[in-house]
Amino acid sequence: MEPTLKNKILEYRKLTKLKSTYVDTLPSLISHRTGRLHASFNQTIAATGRLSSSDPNLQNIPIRTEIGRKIRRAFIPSNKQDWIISADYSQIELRVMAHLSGDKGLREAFERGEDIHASTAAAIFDIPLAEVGDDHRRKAKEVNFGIIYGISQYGLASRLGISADEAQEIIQNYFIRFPKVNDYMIHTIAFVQKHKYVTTIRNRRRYIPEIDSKNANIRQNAERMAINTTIQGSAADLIKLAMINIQKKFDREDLQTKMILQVHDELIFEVQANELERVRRLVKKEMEGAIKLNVPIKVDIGVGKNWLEAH
DNA sequence: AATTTCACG
DNA sequence: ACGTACGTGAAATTA
Repeated sequence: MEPTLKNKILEYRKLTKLKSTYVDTLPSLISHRTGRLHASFNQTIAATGRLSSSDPNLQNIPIRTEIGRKIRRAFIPSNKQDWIISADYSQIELRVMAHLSGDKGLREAFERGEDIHASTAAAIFDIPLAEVGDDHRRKAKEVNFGIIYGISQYGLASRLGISADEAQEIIQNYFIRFPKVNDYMIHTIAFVQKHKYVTTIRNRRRYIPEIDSKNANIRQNAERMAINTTIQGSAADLIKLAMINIQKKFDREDLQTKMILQVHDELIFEVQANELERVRRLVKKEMEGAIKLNVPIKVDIGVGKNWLEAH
């Protein structure tokens, strides 16, 4: 098919975004002193307790398109004998939801090591796991995002391009199959209505006064913020503890490895060849064991000569 | 200075 | 009557 004008405009914007934000800008920000990029990692900006990165933002380096991946490939170690290690938590926010809610079905899916979007599809569409197709899985993935974000029938409907009634039915099916997730959401909303704040797994608080708004939109938005904050904020607690413990070990064991980036559920390291295997094991252990949950935590580790390859 | 758009988790 | 998913930051555009 001939691309439409609209598609051409979107394509143009995609390319100029990558050029202006990354290709034209990042090289000029390389320090004359160190020959490297240095960002700020802000600890008191994100309301959920996540870090944020600025000047430049190194938490939004492209990866989703082929041309974007060429930019990520440019991130390499200072010394070309060295390696990049990337360690990322697998489905951490859904695991946190499984932990906080205690839902049996969700916990068992993780204990069996299942593809969580596929097993969600099997549950909500009431079909055997073996019969889950790409379209079922894609829809279930959107539902799982919705769970983390504090789902609404309208949000899910617009994502899936279906009616609000159809979305409502999918959500109802989800809650029938994962009832304690429903209980958890109801409990969290009751808590925020009473206290005007919610807490994370390590007791960080976010105050949400909008829960008392007489505007229904603002109020429902506050409910979603409350649910999402317990999940996103608890995952932030987990990776921050892991970062502290990992650096302590590096110091104690006199390792030269440098922790260079954090991207919410991922840590990036610059590692000498002779430390590679040791660091791999150490990082995996500290990340998976930072906080004991009642579901397994899985960390995937990759090694490469640049950030893209390390995935 | 505020808004829009789009990059990431 | 409204217009929807959570959390960010940077560049371009609008006003």
